[in-house]
Amino acid sequence: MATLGDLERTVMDLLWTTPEAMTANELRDAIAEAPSGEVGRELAVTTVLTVLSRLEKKGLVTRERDSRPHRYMSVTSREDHTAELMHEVLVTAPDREAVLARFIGSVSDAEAQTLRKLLGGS
Amino acid sequence: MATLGDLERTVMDLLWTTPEAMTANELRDAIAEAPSGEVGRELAVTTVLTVLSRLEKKGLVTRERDSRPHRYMSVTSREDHTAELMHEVLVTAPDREAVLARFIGSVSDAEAQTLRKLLGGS
DNA sequence: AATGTTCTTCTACACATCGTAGAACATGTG
DNA sequence: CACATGTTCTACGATGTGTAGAAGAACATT
Repeated sequence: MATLGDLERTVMDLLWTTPEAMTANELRDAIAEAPSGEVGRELAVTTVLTVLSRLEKKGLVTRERDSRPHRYMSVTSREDHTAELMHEVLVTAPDREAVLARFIGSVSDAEAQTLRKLLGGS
Repeated sequence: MATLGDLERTVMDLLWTTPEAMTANELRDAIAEAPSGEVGRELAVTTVLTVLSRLEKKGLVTRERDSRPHRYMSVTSREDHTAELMHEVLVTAPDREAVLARFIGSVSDAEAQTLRKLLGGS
């Protein structure tokens, strides 16, 4: 199960919210001005590169290797990734119906409404 | 996020599938004859106790401290725990609606059916 | 081609978690 | 009290993560 550390998470968040692929330097700068992590963290570029390599090994990130400063991008959208994780969690339990029942109970009314709409037809 | 190791998982599985609270020795024996873990693992009782302590610290397990061989039991059902995990994952994404859309795309027809039933009314 | 600049990979270390268990301590029984 | 049985403390190796310097590769400029 691909569980992310804090910094890995931060990097993924940036890659997910930024439309274009980013270089390690751009990422370092973005982390420095991070509105998310309260404290502006001044990381070395190599740190960011190490994290990116690890994320690449986990299959969450790819890079354009030809363009000189390599440009990194996420392989899947945050939504796809999150949904996939949810599914991975779901299938760890033998009685999925029961799990879903509890799960439904935990979502907000708005979300329940969304689900109804999505499941609508058939 | 409470992510479990392999042995921790095995122990939780046993606690979840056994109706009564169990002692460390009972757990050790159950693990030895584990039909799940293919290989019969002969663990020391202290190993099991350590794992139980850690699970207790994580809030997944309690024990009756008065009865002499302490009896351990899970705090929540596997279904509750799994549903809670799913919810924790869900809320990591800003656009939950989009996540849910992907998610229901990934569940089986039977599960979708269940969800419809559960959401039915209102 | 030689040199400097920029980027990437290798190597490394500290810290946390987990599997594993012995040593030491506690408790109840004969 | 001595013994058996159970629990806590301490510990060590393996792996994952945050962190970054050192070394190597590639490009631009003279």
